[in-house]
Amino acid sequence: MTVSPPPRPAKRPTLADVARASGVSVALASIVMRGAEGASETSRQRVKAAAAQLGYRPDSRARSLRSHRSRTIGLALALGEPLHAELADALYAEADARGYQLLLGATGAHHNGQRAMDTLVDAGVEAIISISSSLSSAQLGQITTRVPVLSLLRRYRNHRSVLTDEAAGIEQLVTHLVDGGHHRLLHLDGGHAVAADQRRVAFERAVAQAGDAVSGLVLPAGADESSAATVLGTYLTQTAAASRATAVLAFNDRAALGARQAIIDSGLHIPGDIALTGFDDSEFARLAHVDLTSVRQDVAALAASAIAGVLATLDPDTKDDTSLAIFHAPHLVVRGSSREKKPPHRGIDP
Amino acid sequence: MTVSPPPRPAKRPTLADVARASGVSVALASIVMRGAEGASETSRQRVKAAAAQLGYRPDSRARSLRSHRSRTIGLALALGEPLHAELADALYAEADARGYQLLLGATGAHHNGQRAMDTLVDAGVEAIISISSSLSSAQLGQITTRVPVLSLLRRYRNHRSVLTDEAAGIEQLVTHLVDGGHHRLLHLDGGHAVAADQRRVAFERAVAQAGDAVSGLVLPAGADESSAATVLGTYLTQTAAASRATAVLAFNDRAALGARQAIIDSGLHIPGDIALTGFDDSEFARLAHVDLTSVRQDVAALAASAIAGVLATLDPDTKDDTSLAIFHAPHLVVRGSSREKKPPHRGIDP
DNA sequence: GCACATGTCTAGAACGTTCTAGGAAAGTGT
DNA sequence: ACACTTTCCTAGAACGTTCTAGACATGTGC
Repeated sequence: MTVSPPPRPAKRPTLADVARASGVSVALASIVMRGAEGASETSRQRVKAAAAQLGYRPDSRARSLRSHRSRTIGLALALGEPLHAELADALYAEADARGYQLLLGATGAHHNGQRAMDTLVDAGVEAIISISSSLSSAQLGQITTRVPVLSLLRRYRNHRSVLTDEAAGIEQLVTHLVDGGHHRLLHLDGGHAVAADQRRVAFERAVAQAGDAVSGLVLPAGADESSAATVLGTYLTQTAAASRATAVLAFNDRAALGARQAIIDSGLHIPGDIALTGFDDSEFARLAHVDLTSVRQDVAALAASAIAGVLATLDPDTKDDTSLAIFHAPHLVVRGSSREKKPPHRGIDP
Repeated sequence: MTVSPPPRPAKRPTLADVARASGVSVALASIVMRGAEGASETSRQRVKAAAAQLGYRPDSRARSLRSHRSRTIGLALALGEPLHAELADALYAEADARGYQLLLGATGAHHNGQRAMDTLVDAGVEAIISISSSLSSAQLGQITTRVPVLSLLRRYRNHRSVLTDEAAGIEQLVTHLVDGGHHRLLHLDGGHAVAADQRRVAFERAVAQAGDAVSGLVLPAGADESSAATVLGTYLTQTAAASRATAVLAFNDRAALGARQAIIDSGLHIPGDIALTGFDDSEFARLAHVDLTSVRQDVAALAASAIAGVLATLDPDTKDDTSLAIFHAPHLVVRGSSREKKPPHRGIDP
């Protein structure tokens, strides 16, 4: 069997080609292609037909060079974070609906956030949405002189931010657990992770508000499986069963997975001996075998707000929405890992 | 405390500004900025100083519009895939070392691969690397008429591909398990995932080559946690202990995680009752509590080959490397989930 | 019939860069 | 002094698009 070599990239058709093919001026072809008004229906059809026939695609470099409008938004995120992936998906949908394209830049071990942003700016994005940015406020300010930036999931005092109301999520968890008869709660802290401080503080406040009968303990851990497993494992072996916490609130789902392992390894049962909750409602929290109670961030709403917020700064027409921070309430997703002991059979996810 | 409003993006300095500030022509400033020859050392210094002072950054849209060189490579990948994240990281490092930038496009539920590619092409990338592309050969051919495309992890007959030798990995796994005394092997198939067919076929061949004493069973599952958990769970409850497989080869690490859950929930122990292996050696495979034997794809080598391959098609200077497919050998990483039963204590990772 | 608005179209400048072609100045060999 | 090369520099076109300004019909009110 013969294998044909990869074809050589051919010259891409230009607006001039389309204009020539349809017998109109370049300017008119331009009007038609960007759907502006000022062209008759008949020429509109002819130009579009010619464009389709030639396989014409407008060159966004030239377009944005001239018009300062690329209809492209940059998205800076961390690869490998499930929540970021979910958000990106929702952002794509939202941007799409408004006729915008998304261009991604990743932050990671071999490429810091600054570089990612620069690449996006160079590529001509009109604005940038940065998820859980790792940049300092000063760095972000630097970039803002080039292009508007909106921070998603992380709050910056001087920049537009779209956020989840972490405290509300924690409160819902605590209420749910206390209602379920738990009086000794344990929070595995997220360490240096972005929302860790807020969740810890919210936990402490929620416990205080739950009354004297309820006590709360915070153990410093981290945002991933291993530290949570280690910390909780140590706690469980060193604490007498009588004074042990009956419910564990892990910083997020990944930490909860580690905690789950530690609990099982200690010979304890979930939720019979200890209830367990996570945060983020990742894909694996929903697995039948993990069945983890978690807090679902409102991904669709966050994405919609982010896109809307960015477009508002771009479009001077829109009412001047000066809101710097927009919070979205998350909602509790109760699953088997925290159900009350009374009903013996497993429930069904809503 | 007063909060300053986000600063308005200012006009970005242009090459003309730099030229004016340093008292030379735009053309000369251009020569200096791109490091071309034909400028004296003194003017080189003056221009560079002025550029630095103004905070000038070349506009890559204009640059690539004129020169057809953006020094940018597009990368199409699936978000949320740990291996893709690892590869992206390595690709960033590699591209960086050669003075290229990376621009990402994601494929996902709300945005197909075609759109992602189009966005990248519109943005002016010189070439595209597509990881585990979901595109048909015809679609890829279509894009290749615009810009060279290299497929990473998935093979296309008519296009440059950089691949892992899947069969070699599976063979290593089977050999390792058979050496460990396992005679009944079970492979959880990856369903429609990209490399699923190759891994299944390689499994069947390796089992056949292992002799009559060794038998292999293939169960259709999928590339993620849930299907693997369900399929294996059903198998374990329906199969008598005596005839049960003693080792499970999951399609990849994610599937292995699901399989692991099913095994534990069935009251069985790893590796005592059943050995378990994954594929990809993701971050979580290395976690102390998961401790999963896996096959590590040579991420660094794959990334280096991909970048080199792409640049070779771009640069006519390079020797005409007509190799359409480059394979890299993966290597086995043995961990606790498949260790022989004899030594009771846990080993240490190499 | 005039003035004016409206609808459709086009020429040519502009965006910020690179490239081509060539000019000016200085050195080199005879 | 001449022809020639080399080094450094610059004007102006070009890339593919959008934008501005205006041309040319055609209609509309009076």
